[in-house]
Amino acid sequence: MGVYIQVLEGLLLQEQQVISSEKLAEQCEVNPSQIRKDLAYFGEFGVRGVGYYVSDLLKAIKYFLGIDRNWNCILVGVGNLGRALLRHQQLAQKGFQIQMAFDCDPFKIGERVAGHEVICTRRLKEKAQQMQIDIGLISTPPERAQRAANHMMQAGIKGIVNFAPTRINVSQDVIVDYVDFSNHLISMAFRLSHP
Amino acid sequence: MGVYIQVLEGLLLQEQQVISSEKLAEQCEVNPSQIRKDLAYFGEFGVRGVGYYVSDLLKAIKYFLGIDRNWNCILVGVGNLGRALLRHQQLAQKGFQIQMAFDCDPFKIGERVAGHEVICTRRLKEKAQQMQIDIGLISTPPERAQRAANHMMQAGIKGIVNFAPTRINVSQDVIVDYVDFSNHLISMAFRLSHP
DNA sequence: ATATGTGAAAGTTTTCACAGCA
DNA sequence: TGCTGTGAAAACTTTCACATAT
Repeated sequence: MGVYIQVLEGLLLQEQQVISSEKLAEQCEVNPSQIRKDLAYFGEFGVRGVGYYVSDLLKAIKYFLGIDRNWNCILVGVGNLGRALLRHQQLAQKGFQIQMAFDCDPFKIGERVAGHEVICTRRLKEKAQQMQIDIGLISTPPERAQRAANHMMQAGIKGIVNFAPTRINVSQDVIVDYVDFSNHLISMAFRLSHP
Repeated sequence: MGVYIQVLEGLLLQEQQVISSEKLAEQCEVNPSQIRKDLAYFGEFGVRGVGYYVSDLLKAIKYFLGIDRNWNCILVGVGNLGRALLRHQQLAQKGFQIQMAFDCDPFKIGERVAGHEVICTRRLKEKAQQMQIDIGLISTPPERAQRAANHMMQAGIKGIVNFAPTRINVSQDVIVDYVDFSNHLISMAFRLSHP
């Protein structure tokens, strides 16, 4: 689904105004019917005999996915991965604004990274509650991920994206998404082994 | 599938020798039948009335997934994300050894990161062919991802994991896997918007 | 003419339910 | 008794094929 956005934004840059499900399917590497089913799901956006208006379609998809607004994010763990996330252009572009960065390393506290002052993790609750934070990103080493999650839960954050390679326990009402690099490499190893 | 490994390795550390599909399902957050089906797929590894022997099961899964061996990897793009990958303990632990790191920035060439000398990307083919490289990791900015992929293809690499937020074109016989952070945040936004 | 939207068919995955074995 | 392995059922997803709209 995210692929659609990526491809459609590419088309917008090329100033292509209309696209057919067939052409779009080609670029997204999926079946044309798939696309028509998906797009029909949130309203009739295509024009028969013509195709889809790229700009309108993008707006509709963004609305449907809930990214027609900004999402306030915070990040815990200003290591290399944390810095990569703080500097990641596309996140901010898509409305995922990392408002604050936390770390428990005294050497990092006070440092500025990509326009953010690094704040002590113990002050997370206090700081995060001043602003309504929607999503927390964990980019700590695995052994500190649970603690980061606990801080986030205490601040009332309901969505956690965990980049640390470990599972975390959260209360029922919190949604966790895991981003695990190893899994991608495992999947690649499997595909290379079973041609 | 990678979840099984993560959880089983956790159990191994806790020196738990046997686990039932029910308990394993709980930790992996899936249905017990799911697990039994999956595990039965590559042989009868469970013992009725008892459960699965953790250590044997792990070996069987690793064999099945093709990670009972080492995979030689290279990385292109020694920015923050590249450094995070080079320092990522679990990748090496799982047999994904990043053998060389490349970058086109003259200021980075020659630098040592996590025990690797950063090499000029133009020398990739020459260097990578000396060692049989299985997998290439791209952690460049998006505008340089395609070039990195081209270098990898010229060196005969058949598996590419692309961390840059852009699609790349590769020849038929090359497998590409995309790791896109934005997609995870989009999925989170969607789940938070549709409770 | 051309390309969408969609019901029906085919395919795939998940879950159930219980026989079978330690 | 307790827990696996598995066929059958249910749920979900993908694809086809064509009526329908511009």
